[in-house]
Amino acid sequence: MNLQFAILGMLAISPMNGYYLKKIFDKSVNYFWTASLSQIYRELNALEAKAYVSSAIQAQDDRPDKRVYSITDAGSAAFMAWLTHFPADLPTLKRDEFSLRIFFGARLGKDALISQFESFIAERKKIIAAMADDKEEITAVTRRVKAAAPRDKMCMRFITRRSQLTNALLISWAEDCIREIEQTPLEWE
Amino acid sequence: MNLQFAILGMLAISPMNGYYLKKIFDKSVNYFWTASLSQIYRELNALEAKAYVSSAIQAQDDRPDKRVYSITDAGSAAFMAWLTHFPADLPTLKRDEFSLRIFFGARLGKDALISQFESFIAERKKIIAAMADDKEEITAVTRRVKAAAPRDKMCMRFITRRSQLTNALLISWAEDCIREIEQTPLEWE
DNA sequence: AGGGCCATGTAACCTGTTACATGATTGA
DNA sequence: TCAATCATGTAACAGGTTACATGGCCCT
Repeated sequence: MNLQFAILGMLAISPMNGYYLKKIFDKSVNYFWTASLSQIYRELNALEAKAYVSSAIQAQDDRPDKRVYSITDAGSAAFMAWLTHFPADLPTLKRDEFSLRIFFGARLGKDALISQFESFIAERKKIIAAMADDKEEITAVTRRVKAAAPRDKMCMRFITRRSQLTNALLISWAEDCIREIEQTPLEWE
Repeated sequence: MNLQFAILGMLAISPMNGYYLKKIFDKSVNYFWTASLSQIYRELNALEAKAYVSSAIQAQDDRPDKRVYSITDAGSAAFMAWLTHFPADLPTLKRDEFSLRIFFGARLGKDALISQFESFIAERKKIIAAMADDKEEITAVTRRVKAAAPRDKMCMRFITRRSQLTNALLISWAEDCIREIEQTPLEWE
C-alpha cells in the first residue's frame, strides 16, 4: 500500500514510465525505501485499476515504446489524504539482520565477531560514499523534473542528513564495540 | 529464512513452545526484529519438516497443553553455519514510512509538518521508556532461561546501546528539523 | 460478568524477491 | 563483439499481516 503512495508522490511531481520511476527510486528514496522493477509494474497496474493513474503509450524512434503514467485527480486526492493523515502508530517493519547476528554473536569466536563488525563499518562507509556520489545526480534529476521549491529542498535535506548522521553514529558505535571486545580477557574461546 | 535462524538461536538457549517464543521475541529482539505468532507457528512447522527442531506435547493441569520445541543436532549445525557465514552484502529491507512522508512533506503546511515531527519524537521517547521498562524483565527472563556468560551479556548490551544511541540521535535530529522549519519565512502556504 | 492471559493453529491476503522472456541500440 | 541500458511484463515463490476459530483459568 505504501509503495503505491510513494509512486503517486513521484507521479505528482511529473508523469513518467515504470522504468524511469525505478531510476528515481534508486537515486532518491533508496536509502529508506527500496522497490524492484517488477514490484513497480505490479503497483502501477493496481493504481490504474483504481483509476489513481492513467497511462498512454509514447512511441520513440530509437528506443522501445514506453508507457507513461500520469496521476489523476482521484490519485492526487488519495495521495494528499495519505500524506495528511499521520497514523497514530507508524508501523516500522523491523528486519535488521546485522543486529540479529550480533544478538547471537557470543557464540562466535572473538576474531569472527570483530570481523563482522569490521564488515559492517566497511559497508556503512560505502553507503556514505555512494550518497556523496549520488548527491549531484539527485539534484540534477530533480531539477530536470521540476524547479523544486526551497521547502522541497529542505525536506530532502532533512532525510539526507538523517541518513548521514545515522551512518556516522553506527560507525562509531561499531568501533566502540570492537574496542570493547578487544579488551575482554583472552579466555573467550 | 532469517526468522527461522532467529528461532533456532532462541531454541539453542533453551527448549520452548511457540507462545513463549513470541514473548521472548517481544521482550528482546523486538527492537530490530519483529515476529507475529502465526508466523512463528508457521516457521516452527517448516523447521520441524526440515528436522531442525523436534517437538513434544507437554501436558499441564491448569493450562492448555503446550508443544515444546527443541533444537536438533542438524538444527544447531545449520544455525552455526548461518551465524558464522557473514554475507558479503547483508540485505537491509528498507521500508521507513516516516522518512517517506517527510520526503514528500513539502506539500504539507508548516504546522502539519511540524506536528508530524512532534509525533515522531513522542514515539521515540515512548520506545526509550519501554526499553527501560523491559530491561529488568529481559535480564530476568534470560537469567531464568540460562546463566548467561559475560560475553552473552556484552552482545546484548551492544544491541541495546545501538537502539538507545539511535533513538537519542533521531530525537535531536527531529528537534533540529522543527527548529529549521520554524525559521523559514512565513510565506510557506 | 467480562477482560486478559495461556495456548494452538488455519486461511486469505498483501508485499517483496527472483527468475524468466524478449529485443533493439549504444558505447567500449 | 560483448556488455550495458532502455523498456515491459509474467510467474513462482518467500515472507509478513489480519482475521478467524476455540476454550479454560484467573482476577476484578
